[in-house]
Amino acid sequence: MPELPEVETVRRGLRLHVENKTIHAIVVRRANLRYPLDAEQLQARLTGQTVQSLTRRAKYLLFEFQDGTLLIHLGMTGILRILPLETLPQKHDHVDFIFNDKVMRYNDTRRFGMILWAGQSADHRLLKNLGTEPLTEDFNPSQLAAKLQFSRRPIKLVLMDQEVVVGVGNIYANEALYAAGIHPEKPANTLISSEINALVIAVKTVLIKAIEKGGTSLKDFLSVEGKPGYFRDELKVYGRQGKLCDICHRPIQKSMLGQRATYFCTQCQKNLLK
DNA sequence: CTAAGGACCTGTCGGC
DNA sequence: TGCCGACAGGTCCTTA
Repeated sequence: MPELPEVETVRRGLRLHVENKTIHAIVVRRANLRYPLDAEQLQARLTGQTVQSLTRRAKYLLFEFQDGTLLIHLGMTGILRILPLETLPQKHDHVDFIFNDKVMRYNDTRRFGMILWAGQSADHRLLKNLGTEPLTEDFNPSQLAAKLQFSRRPIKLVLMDQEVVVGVGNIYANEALYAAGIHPEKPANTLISSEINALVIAVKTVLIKAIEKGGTSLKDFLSVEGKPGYFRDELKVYGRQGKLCDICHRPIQKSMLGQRATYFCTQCQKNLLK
């Protein structure tokens, strides 16, 4: 599910409900997420502790406490919602963080998500190798060019590599490459400077627009309030094989690249120089 | 070192 | 209607 726009949507929705609020209890109904949860450790660490801030790094949510940081990654199907205390748990509701008058409930059908205590370390092993945040000044043509020049991998795979630039997953990689007019299979080190410029702008633009729409809901994703994201209506290529390109009116193609569905327009993204 | 593929898990959909 | 394989927003780990 969640790429940067969805995680950011969740963060914005949660902030008012959790910042400066104290955790009274934690209930773990199912511990085997991506990494097994240590319920007793979580309870010991967090009961009575106050969330000082909720930030985001890449696709991780960082709940900052006095003694350290709780990381939550939503994997493919993770959902965090704020609910009245008396709400009965439903299928795949694995963990409750109980606040004074609300519960923050973690639901995850496929259990690829992570909930883990990261201690003090900003250089936790899962965070320390992450690449550039795309919505900062640090993500710019010269730094991207430096990362592309030694890789012959298809540009789409490099764009989805969280050690290069973070937050871009399969939906937004497809959309950004379409917006930039670059073929997904073009080797990274063959992009010319005008293409790199266009790609940087496309990534930023697509992500910002998606955040404005509350992310993209294909099937599972819901905001904290339980609402879907409406960027789905804005998708130009993702999931649109056979439909006509907005620009040239030729059919959108679908292929597999690195085991992931890849959508593109052969006319508008034809600069495939191998 | 880089790159490719499998693994993790559940649900849904299309084809036969 | 039922069964079976393919596929789904991610990322870690193993293998080449």
